[in-house]
Amino acid sequence: MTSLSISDAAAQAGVSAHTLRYYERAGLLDAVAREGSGHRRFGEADLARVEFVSRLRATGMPIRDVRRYVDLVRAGDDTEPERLALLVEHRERVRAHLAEVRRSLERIDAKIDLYRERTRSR
Amino acid sequence: MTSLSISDAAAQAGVSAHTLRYYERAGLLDAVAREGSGHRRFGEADLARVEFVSRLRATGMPIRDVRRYVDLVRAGDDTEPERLALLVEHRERVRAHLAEVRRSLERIDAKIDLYRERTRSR
DNA sequence: CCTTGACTTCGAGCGCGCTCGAAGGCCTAC
DNA sequence: GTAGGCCTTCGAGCGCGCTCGAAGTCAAGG
Repeated sequence: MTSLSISDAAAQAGVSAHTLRYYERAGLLDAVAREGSGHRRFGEADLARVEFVSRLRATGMPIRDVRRYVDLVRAGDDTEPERLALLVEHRERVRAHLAEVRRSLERIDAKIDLYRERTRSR
Repeated sequence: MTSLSISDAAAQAGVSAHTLRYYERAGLLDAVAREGSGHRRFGEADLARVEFVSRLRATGMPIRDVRRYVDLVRAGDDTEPERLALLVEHRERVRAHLAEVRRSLERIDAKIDLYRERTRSR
């Protein structure tokens, strides 16, 4: 069984140690185990959670919704349908957002093309 | 020559009138023409600017970078290469961000599949 | 004339998600 | 034994991008 210090866990997850402590305080992580010194040891389950929370955050899920999700996880197996619904809903929002960004990017592409043409003809 | 009130311009651009005033204050729009009453009239050039600024914002460009862009526009035609560079750079960042969101979404998809399977087998 | 409502300016306030700093504990190496 | 380094808690602070509210002006309709 492996476990990591907060700074190693942070490095692995690509977030800061400050952020990990914040996530724990905010209820996005279960209470992390401690050494005698009080230092956190991130076990595999903690790291998996941190990883998934990071994916939710990277796709723009607000902290409060992430908390709702992990509260469901803690509440036991029969909340799986609810978790599923929550994730599916989130996925739809993300897809819609991606589509909007792509559309906006097309307008920017067009402007880039315009500048390229004008630069070339001078 | 058409022109719109602030509320009509806001509706058309999909932002609030508050936001349009904020954008003008922040230097993202050129000073908008006024009626005798002091009310803004958004002309076609204003609307085109609002539209483009909205696309930059929708793709996550920070206000301060949008301002740098419009400052270049105001500075005249010979800043076009610089504007081009700015937009190209932004486009790369957006593409990288889109790629990361897609990767994160795949992890979420996997979790969704997992829940679906488990739901089915019960 | 009076109300209604859309507008004006200005500065303050807010929600989010960290981010930081102070003050202190503990371990290791020299 | 002391210096260095990594950790702890706690609460405050920050950067961003709006968002709002107060107080006032103006034009149109009844």
